[in-house]
Amino acid sequence: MLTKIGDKWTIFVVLSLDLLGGRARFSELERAVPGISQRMLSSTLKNLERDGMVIREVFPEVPPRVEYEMTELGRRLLHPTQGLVDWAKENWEQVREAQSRYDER
Amino acid sequence: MLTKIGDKWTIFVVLSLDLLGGRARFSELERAVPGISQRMLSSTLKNLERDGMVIREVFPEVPPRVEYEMTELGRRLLHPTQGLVDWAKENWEQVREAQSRYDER
DNA sequence: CTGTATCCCCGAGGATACTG
DNA sequence: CAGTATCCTCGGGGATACAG
Repeated sequence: MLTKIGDKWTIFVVLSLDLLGGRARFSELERAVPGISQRMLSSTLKNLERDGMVIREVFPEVPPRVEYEMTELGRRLLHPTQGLVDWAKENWEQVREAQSRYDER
Repeated sequence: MLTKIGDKWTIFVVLSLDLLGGRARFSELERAVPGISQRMLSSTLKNLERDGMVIREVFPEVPPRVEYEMTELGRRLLHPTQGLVDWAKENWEQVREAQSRYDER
C-alpha cells in the first residue's frame, strides 16, 4: 500500500495533477512531470485509476483527447503527500550535511 | 530524497524504532519489523545513520551490543510518515473497493 | 494525441552461509 | 549478537518503435 505511493512517479503525478487544477490531459501531465516517460505516465495513471484516485475520461475526437481528474479519494492523499514534501524541503539541507560528515570518515 | 523514504523498509524501521521508545538494539528491531532480513535491516539502518536520522552506538562487550537512537532530525520525519500511515488506514477500504470494481471489467 | 509493444539493463532485495 | 559476503532472482523502469 505505502509501497505503491513509494514508487518512483506516483507522488509527482498526483502533485502535478493537483497543480494543474485537479484535471489535465495526458500531454499536460507529461510536460508537468519532467523526465517521466510515456510508458511510466501511462502505467502510473492506470494504477491511480484502478485505486480510485483518478477518473479517466475519453473524448471521442480526432485527435484523441483524454482527461484525468482527481477524485475526492485522490485529493485526500494530497495532505499527507504534501506533508512529506514539506518535510523534505525543510530538512534537506540538514540531511545533506549529515551525509557529508558521514562520508568524510 | 522522497525515493529514500519510499524504499521498502525505511518507514517501518523508523516507526518501529519510535514504538520501541526511540532507542533499540539491532535484534529488537529485527523482531519489531516482521519479515525484514538482517541484510536489509543493516542496510536501512546504515542509510538512516548516514542521513543523520539515527545514531549508532557500539558497546564494547561480549556478546556485542549495538543500539540505535533516533535523532531530533529523525523524529521530525515521524509526523509526515504517520500522516501517510493514517491516510492508508482511513482509506484502505475505499481503495480496495475501487480496485474490485476496476478489476471486474 | 494517447497510448501499447518490445527489448533490455540494472539494482533492490531475498536466501543462505560465514565472521568477529 | 550484530553484522558481512555471495549468489541469484525478479521486476521497475528507460529507450525506442509502432498503432489507432
